[in-house]
Amino acid sequence: MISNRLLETAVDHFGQRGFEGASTREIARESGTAMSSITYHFGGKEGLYLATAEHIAAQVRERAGPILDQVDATEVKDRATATELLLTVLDGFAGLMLSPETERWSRFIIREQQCPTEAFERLYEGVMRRVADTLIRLLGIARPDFDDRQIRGTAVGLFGQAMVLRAGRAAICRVLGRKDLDAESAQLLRASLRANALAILSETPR
Amino acid sequence: MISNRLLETAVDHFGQRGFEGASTREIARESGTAMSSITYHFGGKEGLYLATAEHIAAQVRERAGPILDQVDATEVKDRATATELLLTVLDGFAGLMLSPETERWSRFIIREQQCPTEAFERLYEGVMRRVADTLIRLLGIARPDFDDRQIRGTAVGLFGQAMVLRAGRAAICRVLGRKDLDAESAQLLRASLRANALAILSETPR
DNA sequence: GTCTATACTACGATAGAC
DNA sequence: GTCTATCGTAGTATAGAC
Repeated sequence: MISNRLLETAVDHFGQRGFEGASTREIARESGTAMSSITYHFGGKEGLYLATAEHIAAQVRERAGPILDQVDATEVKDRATATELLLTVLDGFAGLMLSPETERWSRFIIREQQCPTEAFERLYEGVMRRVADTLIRLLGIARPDFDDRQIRGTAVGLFGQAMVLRAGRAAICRVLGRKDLDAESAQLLRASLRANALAILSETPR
Repeated sequence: MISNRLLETAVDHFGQRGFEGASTREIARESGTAMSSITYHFGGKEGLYLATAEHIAAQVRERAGPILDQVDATEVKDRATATELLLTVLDGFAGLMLSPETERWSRFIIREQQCPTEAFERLYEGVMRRVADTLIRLLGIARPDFDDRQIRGTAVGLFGQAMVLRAGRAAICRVLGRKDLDAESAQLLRASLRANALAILSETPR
């Protein structure tokens, strides 16, 4: 399917060079087709861009869905269960941030976070909202002493610790003294995230 | 000074549209000069890009310097002092991430983290390395039970909680149900970050 | 130092053959 | 559906006037 090849190539080009920097000619050439195919399939450059956002959302959904389904299927009544599930979700998210295939997606997503367009809407509604809702629901049970605002503020911090694994990747490599994140570094970062999250979640209400 | 106006305009254009997406013509026009001024002052588009990175590093250094100087001037011997200083540095960093003026810089920096070029080198050596070193030094005192790797892994998490305030801004606004981060939201996020960090730092060694 | 003028390349959109 | 050809616009670099 040529339209799928175009989308895959577009993920890389838009992610690395941005909307204005990417060239439809180049995307088409690298996909082994003519530029006018983009017009035919997506109506133009902007249509391809929006379709790329939805393509990414669908792939992230596919990867994150099972674990979220598992959480939704579990009846969570006590702090311990909520904490354990929350750690699982966070670790799954960290694993996603550390897996090589998400590098291409995250470049696109992080770009959209800085200068949101209609594409961010598709990303958020397509997958991010569900992740956020799950985090917030579990956090409300794990920290019954928090009001809704505190829950959301804390969720941002937990989320940030996983997101930085992609958003701050270049700096992390420097700090760890590695050229890339090898398996040992990945394990260290996941363990640290788990320990940090556990400390945050199990803090005794004052 | 026309070269300074060019740099200021370049921060916005490169940050919002990326290296390839930005136009030297437009940058020059918005700076009130001719495009060939860029050639004269910076040798071309790429020279302007690298100079922009150094310009940003210098401005961040100016903002973060005083607080780092204060830490370096303090003799830190016990966990309590290290913890308090660490919380101060983190809150200062969060304040920076929340202040409007850093929006322009952070777009550029986050872009460089995704696809690092020579410009990232200038950013890291220009300001990031010193922040990281300070965080790691304090963390080593606040958590004497950690080895060097654990310190660095934990520092990434602490850093991430502040960085997400910029890198994940669009998503945070959704989660908090705001169009922008108002003063009340900013205060909430800083308080949550402080509470999270405190939980992480004061965890009893097992 | 800053400008105008120009050379050359690449862009996105579109029309029309097949 | 996919291609080629072409149009108008905009990109960077550079030479040379002032």
